[in-house]
Amino acid sequence: MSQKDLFGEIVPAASGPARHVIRVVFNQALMGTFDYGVPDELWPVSAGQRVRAPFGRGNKPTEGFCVEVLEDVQDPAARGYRLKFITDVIDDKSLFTKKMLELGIWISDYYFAPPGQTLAGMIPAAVKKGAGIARIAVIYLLCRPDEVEHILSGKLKRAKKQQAVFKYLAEKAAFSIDKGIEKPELKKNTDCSDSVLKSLQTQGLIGLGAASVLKSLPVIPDNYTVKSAAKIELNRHQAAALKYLENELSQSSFGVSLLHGVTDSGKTEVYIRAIDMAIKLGRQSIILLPEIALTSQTIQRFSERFEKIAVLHSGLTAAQRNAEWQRIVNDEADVIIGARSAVFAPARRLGLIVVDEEHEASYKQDMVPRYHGRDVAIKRCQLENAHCLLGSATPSLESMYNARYRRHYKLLELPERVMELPMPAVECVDMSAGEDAFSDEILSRKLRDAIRIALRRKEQVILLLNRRGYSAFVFCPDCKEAIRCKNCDVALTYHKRGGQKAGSGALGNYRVGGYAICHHCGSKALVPTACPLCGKRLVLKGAGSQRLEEELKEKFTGAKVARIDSDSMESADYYKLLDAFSSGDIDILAGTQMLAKGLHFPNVTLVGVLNSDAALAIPDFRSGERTFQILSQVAGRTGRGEKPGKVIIQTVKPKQAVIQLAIQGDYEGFVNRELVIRQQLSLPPYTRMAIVRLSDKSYQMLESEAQKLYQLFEDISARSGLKVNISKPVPSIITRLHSAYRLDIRLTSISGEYIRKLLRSVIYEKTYKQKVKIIYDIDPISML
DNA sequence: AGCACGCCGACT
DNA sequence: GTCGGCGTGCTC
Repeated sequence: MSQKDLFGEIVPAASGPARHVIRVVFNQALMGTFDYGVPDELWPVSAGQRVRAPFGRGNKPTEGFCVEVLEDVQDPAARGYRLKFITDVIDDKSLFTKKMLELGIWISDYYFAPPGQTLAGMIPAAVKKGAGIARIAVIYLLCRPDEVEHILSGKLKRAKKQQAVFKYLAEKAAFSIDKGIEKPELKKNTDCSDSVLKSLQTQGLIGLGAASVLKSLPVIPDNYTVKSAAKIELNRHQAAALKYLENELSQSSFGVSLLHGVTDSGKTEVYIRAIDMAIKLGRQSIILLPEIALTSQTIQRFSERFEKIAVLHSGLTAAQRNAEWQRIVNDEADVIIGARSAVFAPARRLGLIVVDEEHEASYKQDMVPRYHGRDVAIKRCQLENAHCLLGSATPSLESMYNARYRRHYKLLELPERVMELPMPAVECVDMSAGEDAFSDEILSRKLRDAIRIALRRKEQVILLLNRRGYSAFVFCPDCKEAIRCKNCDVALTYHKRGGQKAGSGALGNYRVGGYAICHHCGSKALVPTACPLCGKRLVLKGAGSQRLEEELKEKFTGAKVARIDSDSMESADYYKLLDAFSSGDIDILAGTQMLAKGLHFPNVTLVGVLNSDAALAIPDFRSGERTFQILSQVAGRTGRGEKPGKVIIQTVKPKQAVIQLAIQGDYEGFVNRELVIRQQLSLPPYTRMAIVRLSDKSYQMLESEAQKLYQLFEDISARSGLKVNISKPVPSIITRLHSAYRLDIRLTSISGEYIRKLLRSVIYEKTYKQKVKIIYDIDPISML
C-alpha cells in the first residue's frame, strides 16, 4: 500500500470487519462502483436506497445509491483496498422498484452513462428532495464592488485564472449569494478548473452556496379545456388492432406493436381501449407523449375516461410532481401520463406502455444519460413482461423496419380517417419559377390568394416556417457570407426589438432596432451595417418568422395575426395564444414547427408551409425523414372539421422525391424508397450507430486527441475482429459550440454489440487517457 | 465530479 | 529556498 498509511488515515465511522457490504454508485461522472461496509446499527440496507458515505481522500460525506447487497462478504485481506463504512441511510425504503433498478443498470450499460447519474436521472428531483426544489452550487464574491480592483492587482496579481474568474463574477455583479453564478455556468464561461475555485475559496474571496432553481416550463392554465367527443364506435381497422392488443395483454408476455394510423384515424381511441383492457386485467399503463403534445386537452381526453390517473410533466410544481409520484408509489394510479421521463414511473403492476408519436426526436434525451424514451420503454416492457404500443402517423424507419422484420414486433394499420373525412388537398408552389422567383416576398401569389379567400369565409389559417435558425440571417451579398457567432460558428439570426424599423437609422455603424442572436448559446450581438470583411452593405436575408408577421400585417390589414415560436413565447402565453386561436380571436397563426403537432382546430382550412425544403439542406441522413414527417403532420392540421382543408407547400425543389411523396401522402412509398437508400448506404435501421464526439477549445489538442482515439479504435477493432466501420474524425455539423471545437468519430456496425464492445474497451479498460471532453451518443437521432 | 498531491515557475 | 497556481490521477 502507499506511503500515506505511515501517517495514519482518519478512520471514518465504525471500522473493523464488516458483516454487511453493499455496492454504491455516486451521482458523479464515475463509471465505477464502490463497496462499503454497513455498521450493524444501520442494517438493513437494500438496493435502491440512498446512503451517505465518506468518499475520496478527504472522506467527504457523499450521497450515493446502494445498487447491490453483496451476499458473500470476502476476506478483508483479499480486497485490494481498505473498506470504509457508510454513515447514513437516507431513504427509509428503496426509491426504485426492482425492475426499475434493473432498467437503470441496463441504461447505464447500454448508453455508457455513469450509473450514479443514470439512477439519479430516473427519480424526479422533487421526489428526492421531498417536494423541494432543485438546488445547485452557486458561487459569489465575498467582497464589495469597490474592492474588486484592489484585489485583482493585489492578492490575485499572479493568478491569471483566478483573475478571470474574479473579473467574471464582478462583471455579473455576483456580490451576494442571491446574485451568485451557478457553478457549471461559471466553469464553462471562464474555462477554469476546480482547483482555481478552491484557491479563491480558501483565500476567502468567493463564497459557495446553494440556490434553488425553478424550471421555466409551460404551465397549463386551468381553463384551457375543449369539449369531449361523443361516444365513439370503432371502425373495423380499430377493432382489428384492438383484438390483437387484447390478446397480447391477456397473455402477459413481452411484445411490441406499431400502430400506424393517419391523422384522425383514431389512434387515441385504440390506446384508451387497450388501457381499459389492461386495467381489467389488473395492470397499469404508462402513456408517453412528446412534451409539447402534453397539453391539458390531451390530458383531459384521458382523464375523461379513467379515474385513477397520475400526470408527470414539467409543468407541475415540485410539490405536485412529488405528490403524483407518491400516488404511483402507493399504487393509487392505474394510468400514468407524461413526457419522456415518465417511462421511469414506479409502477409495480405495469402491463402496457403507450409511446405516442414514437418518431419524435424529442424522445431522445440530449443530456446524460442520453437515452431514447421509446427504446427504454421497449426495454422496460421486456423486463416487466408488458406490451409496448408505439403509435404514429409517420413511424420512424427504425420502428417500421423492426415491425416488418423483427421478432416480438407487430404492425397494426389504421388506414382510414374515422369520420370518413377526406384527406386535405395538398398543392405545391414552385418558388424557383415564375413571378415568385423574382419576388423578395415570403408568400407566393397562390398562397396570398388562398389566405384572402379563407379570411373572406371567416376561416383560419396556419403558416409554418420550418426552422427559425435558417432564416433572417445577416448576409453580405458580395462575400456570400453570413455573420456567425464568434463562439459557436453558427449563423446568427436577426431579431427585431421593440417596434422600430430595421435599418431606419444608424448608431455609429450598427443597425438600430435589433440584435443578432445565436440560437445555440443565446449570446446577442449588435449588427454592423457594413460587412466587416469588404465594407459593403450587409442585408437581412431569408424569411424569419418576424419578417413574415410584418408581411402578413401589411398584406392583410384587418386580419388578426399572431406569431408563435419560442422567441416570442413566455411559457404560459403559449397556451393563452392557442386558446385565443381556438376561440377564433386570431385569424392567422404563424410560427415554427411546434405548430405542426397534434393540435385540433376545426376552423382551420388552410395551412401554408413557407420553406418546406429548409431541413433538407442539413447534412444529416435523417433530414429526408424529418421533412416528410413535418409535411405529413402539417397536412393533418387542416380539414378536421366539416369544412374541407387545403395545404399549400412552397418549395424551391418541387421535384424532390421526399416532397412529392409528402404531397401525395404516400407513407408507404416514402418508407420503401428511403429504406433502399439506407440499405445501400449502410445506415440505420440497417446498421447501428454511435457517435463519439470530442470537444475542446484548442483545435490542435482536439485534432491530435481525436486522431489518437481513432487510431486506438482501429487497433482494437482489428485486433479483436470487431466488424465496426470507424469514420476518421470529422467536424460535427455544428463545428463549434460554446467556443469549443467539435470532432465526431462515427461508428457503424451491423450489430450494436460490436460497437459497445469497442467502446467498452476504451471506456472501462484504461487504454486511452482522456484529455478532451468526450460524449458518447449511442443510437444518435440527430447528427448535430 | 471533486478533491488532494506535487511539479514547477515566480518571487523573496 | 519558499509560495502557490494549476495539471494529474484517484476515489471502495
